[in-house]
This record gives sequence, C-alpha cells and structure tokens, in this order.
Amino acid sequence: MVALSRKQREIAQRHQLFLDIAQNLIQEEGCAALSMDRLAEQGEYSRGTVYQHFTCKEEVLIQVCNNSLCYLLSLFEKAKNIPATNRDRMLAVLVAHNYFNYRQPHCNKIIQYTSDHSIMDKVNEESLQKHNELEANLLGVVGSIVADAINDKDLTLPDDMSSIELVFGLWSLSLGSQLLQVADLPVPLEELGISKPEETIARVTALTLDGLNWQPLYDAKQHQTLMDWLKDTVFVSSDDTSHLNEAPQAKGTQDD
Amino acid sequence: MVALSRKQREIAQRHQLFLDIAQNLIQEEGCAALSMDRLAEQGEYSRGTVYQHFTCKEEVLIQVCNNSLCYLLSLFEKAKNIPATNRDRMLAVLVAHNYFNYRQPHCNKIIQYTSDHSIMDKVNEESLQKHNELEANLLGVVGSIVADAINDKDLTLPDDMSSIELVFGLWSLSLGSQLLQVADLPVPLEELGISKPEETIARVTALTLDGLNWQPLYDAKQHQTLMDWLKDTVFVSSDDTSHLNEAPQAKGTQDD
DNA sequence: GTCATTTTTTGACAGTCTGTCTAAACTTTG
DNA sequence: CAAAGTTTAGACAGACTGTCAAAAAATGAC
Repeated sequence: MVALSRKQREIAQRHQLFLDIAQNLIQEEGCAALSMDRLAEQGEYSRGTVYQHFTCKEEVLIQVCNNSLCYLLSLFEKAKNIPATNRDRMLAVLVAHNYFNYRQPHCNKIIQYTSDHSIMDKVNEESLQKHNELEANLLGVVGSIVADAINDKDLTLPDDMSSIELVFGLWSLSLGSQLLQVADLPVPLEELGISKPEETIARVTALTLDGLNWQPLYDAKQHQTLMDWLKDTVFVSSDDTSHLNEAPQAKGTQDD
Repeated sequence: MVALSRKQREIAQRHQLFLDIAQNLIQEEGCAALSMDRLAEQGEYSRGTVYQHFTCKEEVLIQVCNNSLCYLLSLFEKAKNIPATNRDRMLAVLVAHNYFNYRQPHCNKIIQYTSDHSIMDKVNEESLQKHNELEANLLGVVGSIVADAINDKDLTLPDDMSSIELVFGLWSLSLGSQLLQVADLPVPLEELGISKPEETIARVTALTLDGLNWQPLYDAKQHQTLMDWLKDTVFVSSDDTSHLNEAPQAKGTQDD
C-alpha cells in the first residue's frame, strides 16, 4: 500500500509535468504545434510513456483546458463572494474572466481549437464529462448572481427576456471579447484604439446592465473605484506568479 | 490570348470546385478533417494538382474563409442600406451576421481554428492581406453606423467611451454568440433554454443601446416588427438556397 | 496528319506525426 | 537471487504533407 502510493505519487507528478510542458508549448506556439513527440522529448521520457498518460493528443488538450477551467471557477467563486452589490459582483465575475484570460491565455485557445468536431470526438468520455461540468458551473455562477439580483429587487427582467437569456448575452459578450484579445489578430486591438479591452468590456457590460435598469445604475466614479479595488486587491497578478503553472486544487473553499 | 483565357477559365472553375469541396468537408467534419488527399480524391484530381492551386492546407482554409467573408460583407452592406433609423440599421447588421452564421457556419469554425499561431503563419501574405481587409471592412460598416447615429444626434457617447470602443463591444457580443452557436457544445443551447439565440442577442444588443440612450429606445412591438421584416424580406433563406456554395463576387458597388 | 515544344498532371518519394505493440529494463517479493 | 509483475523504450504501420521528375496532354509549326 505504501509502496504503491509512492509510485502513484510519482505517476501523478509526471502527469502534471506533461500537462505543464503541454501548456507552455500551447502558450508559445499554439495548439497545432503540440505533438506527442515534443511532449516526450521535453519531458525526457519516450513516446510510449506519454501514451500511458494520455490516450491521444486531444486528451492532452482537454486536460490542460480542464485544469485551467478549475482555476477559472475558483476565480469566479472568489468574485461571486466579494462583499458588494449584486451588480458589482457581476462585474467582478467579468473582471475575473479577463484576469484569467490574461494569466492563462492558452485556455481560450484550446477551447477555440477544440470546438472543431473532429477533435472533441476523440477525447475520453470522462474528460468531456468533466469539461461540461466545469462549463456548467461557470455559467451557474453568473446565473446565481442574476437570481440574487432579481431576488433582492435590484433587477426586474422585462417580460420578453428570461434569466438564462441574460446570462447567455453576458457570456457571449465576455467570451467574444476574450477571443478577440487572444486571437493573433492582424491588426492588434491597441492599434484600433482599444488599449484596455478589459475595461472597455466592463464599460459595455455596465451599459447593458443600465439598459436593464439593474440597480444601482452606472456611476463613473464608483465604477472606477470598484475596478481599481478588484485589480489591486482581489485579482492581483504580482503575488501569485508562481501559480502560472500550478494545478488548481478545485473548489478551495477557504472563505475569508 | 483567347486560348489562354479559356484555359484560365477552366483553372478558375477548378479552383472554385476545390473550394466548394473543402467547404463541404469543413462543414460536415470540421477543419481538422480536411486533408489534401481527400480534396484531391473528391475533386477527381491528384494531390499534385491540388498543390498547383493551394500552397498548403492552411491556404485552402483561409481562401474558403475569405470567400465567405466577402458574402458576409455584402450582407452587411445590405443591412446598412435599409431605409430605417440608425438604430434599426445597427440591429439589421446584427441580424445579417446571424443569418450569415446560419447559412455558412463553417466560416466561424475556420476563424476559430485558424486563430492558432502555427496555422496562420503558413498562409500566403496575399491571402492574409485580403483577410485583414475584409475584417476591417466589416468593422467599418458597424463603425459607420455608429458615426451616423452620432452625427444625427440619435446617440451621444458618454465621456468615458469612444466610438471604436462601442464597436468593439458590439462586435464582441455578436461574435461571442456566434461562436457559442457554432461550437459543438456538450449541452445544446436549446436545452439551456435558449431556443432562438439570434433573437436573444438582438434583444441584449437592444438593451445595450438603451443603456447608451441611443434613440429611439426599445419598444417591444416595433422591435418585433423590425425583426420580422428583416427575416421575411431582407434576409430570406428560401429564395437563395443556391447561394450556399456560390462565390461572392466581392465589392459589388451598386450604391443607391 | 505528324512531330517537336510547351504545359499540365500524376503518383512515387522523403519526411513528420500518431497510435500500437512487443521486447527490454526495472521493481517487487518470496 | 530469481521469478513475477510492472513500467519504459522505441520499432513499426498507417496517415498525412509537400516536392519533384517523369508521364501525359495540349499546342502549334510544317
């Protein structure tokens, strides 16, 4: 039992090693540049060993992605739990999403790359299941804040719009902007006049919430204060640079 | 000269044949399933001949994509030119985008797939140039409508938001929703309660425009009337099913 | 109609990558 | 120390890409 456990630890460690290498490769050269050969070579193992861990290349991609999504979920939970109005909590989730995208841009790349039939068809049922769960949980966080806002009378949805439709809209907005940021666009966003896309999207989201009459309405000063606070206190890049490659230990419920 | 011209026509025709086959393949099995072998086989030519037309697989993808984007641009122009308020014209562009996505879903798939460094690096400078131009033109249409609205005093932008930022926001929203629709999501949108994503996004966009106080503000009945008119009259699926594989003849400058 | 010249098309080839599978190396245990 | 089980290595088959020389087809002069 003990001996086995040590072996298991070694295997788990190597598994993580491969995931880290894969993540770096994807980050630097894109999903298409990932190959089992390079993974083996950089990990200083043989191809056979890599295939002991992952049934196929696609499986590597989805596992790296799931790993990151766990981390994103923890950021979402963190955003959801800040002591603030429902509206500000919603914006916090948005900021979390952007922060994540900045920290782990490879994740959205994988999501885009794997949106192709022929790729997702190859992964294990289990990984796919986990992936779906994670996505559902992420949407769940957004949904719960909308629900809270309705409950607290901060928000009354118009007749012709359901809660899930609003979530879909906000999700689309955030996702779209992430992808535009991650895409190796011909003309970088800065050149177009978008120097801080994350702030632009927060502003546009605020517009949308205003359009819904979600209380309290937008106030430039308060908005800026919130954004600064989130950036300086909640989602701080400096203190956890080490996390870059760290596996998310999922729902770390160490509420303050 | 004449003989050459006939030959050239034949070549152009075969070029289009390959593009059509590629489009179908992508549509049905995804970008990763496209191979030069299959392209050659289905076109009843040899691999060498295919390589006479396209330097690499990526070149096929971007050309199929550019082809479709030309068509999208023509839809955008059509939307831009409808006789309606600036606000309604903006919504019309959105509807056009959705209509396009419904008609040519492969295009967004390609855009996602090719957002990967390692893929775009391989295409010809020329194709890339054309691609960028098309994207810029598309954004230009959206930008021009915003400009018109500001000019006509339908819209006054807040101090902390520029015209291009608004365009970025609207573009993100539309793009994000398209991708969610196209992605082979685990749980289809219908199941989540989004039966008509295009209508949902139009509604959310209307919310955003309301948040900006873009006149005239949302009115459920008028909104529905506009949407119905666009669907039944401007962007009609029935009369041009033959277009599905038809090459867009680019910038048809039949200005009013 | 024939034949030399030019153009087009072909498929064999080298090289890369994936995923499999067996033999070698290593670990454990009696 | 040796048999049993487990892990690792890398050879292999098959699919794909991109190239290139040889075959085939088209052209045009006589």
